[in-house]
Amino acid sequence: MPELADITNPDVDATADAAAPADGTGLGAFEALLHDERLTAAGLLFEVAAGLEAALGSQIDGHGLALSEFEVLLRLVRSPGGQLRMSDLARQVNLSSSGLTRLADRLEARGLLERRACPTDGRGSNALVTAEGRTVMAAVLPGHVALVERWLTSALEPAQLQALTGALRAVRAGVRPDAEAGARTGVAPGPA
Amino acid sequence: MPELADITNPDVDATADAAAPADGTGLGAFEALLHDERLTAAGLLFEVAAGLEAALGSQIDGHGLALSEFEVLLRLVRSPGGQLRMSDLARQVNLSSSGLTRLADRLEARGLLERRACPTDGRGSNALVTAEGRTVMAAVLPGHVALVERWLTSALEPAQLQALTGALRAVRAGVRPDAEAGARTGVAPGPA
DNA sequence: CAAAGGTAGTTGCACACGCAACTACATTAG
DNA sequence: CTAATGTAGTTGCGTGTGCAACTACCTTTG
Repeated sequence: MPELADITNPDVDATADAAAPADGTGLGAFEALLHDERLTAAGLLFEVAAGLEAALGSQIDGHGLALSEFEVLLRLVRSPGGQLRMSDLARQVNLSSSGLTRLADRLEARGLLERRACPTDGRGSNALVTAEGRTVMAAVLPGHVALVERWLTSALEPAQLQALTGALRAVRAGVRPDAEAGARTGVAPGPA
Repeated sequence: MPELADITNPDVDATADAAAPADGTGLGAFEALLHDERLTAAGLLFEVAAGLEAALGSQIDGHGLALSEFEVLLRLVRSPGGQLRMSDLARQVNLSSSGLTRLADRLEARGLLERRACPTDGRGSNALVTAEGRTVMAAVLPGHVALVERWLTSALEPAQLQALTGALRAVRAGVRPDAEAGARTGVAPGPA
């Protein structure tokens, strides 16, 4: 068994349990953990994310889109050329490959998305927003941003908002290192 | 049709779309929205929540629990008497009634939870953590808190963490007003 | 007290998603 | 060039969850 120092290894989550006596230390320590401020902070983050998601959700599916579908289209319209590799897209929206396959199927059936064979890699498809997809997004986005404004940004002083995004970026750097910098140009680094 | 001023009405999400020209204003405005900093802030929040969830998830289901099951048990062990009304519990963990019914079924089948008929209201059950449920949580929590420490709190300066929780609380006040104050005592306000 | 309406919780159904297995292509080793 | 290994994307299958309908109970109104 590794020593406690191994807790710093980010690869194996289970090593965190090395710090857990699981007994012996008694119930006092357990009771203390229940009201640990770190636990509270994490819970707060999840609560707010879920709450904001709910606050934004109804407007989006008022336009006939699920939240994950909206996120996919959003990533696409934000990408140069309006296209992205399926696998990149899947990572960006936190979906498995198969999940994105199905989702893309639905959007394609509705004419909001097309699949293009990737010219440089015979295996792959690029997902591409159609003109109709853009139209839908153009209809959804203004209201969406208005709701973000109402529930998120306008609830905070400018300095608070700045602090929030700064802190979130710092956390993301650890938890999602690939989302970091250059936001990956549209498709492959090949010729446009 | 209501005027733009109606956008301040929080009851009807669709009113946010009143601000959406959907055409006429042209594509420049649309393009601008795509890189709106408010949109980025919201996306950041969701990304971090999802990332942290993933970072914490594997340790939890290393103990045979799904994340939502963990959250339910956590709410219960934090409640006085270790019990909570089903409907309250459902709201707290952002689950529908039916979702919680099924989840409670699973936990009950594993002996981590019991249902008690509510003495003051013949319709209702209280969910109650069993001793075994507490044992499981005692085994999971230390490692869980260690991971929260590693990925969330230790990634931030103390002042940053303070600012983060402050901002999150401000947002939650709007988006989840019921979660606000007194955290609702265990069961009903009746005699213990 | 009786009737009407509201609330708590459970079940039928549909569906989105993850995992594992598979195909097709790419890449590297020999 | 051929073989072995790795990667992109799709499908079969199981499962967790929301919605709508239903039952049982509470609450309010006449």
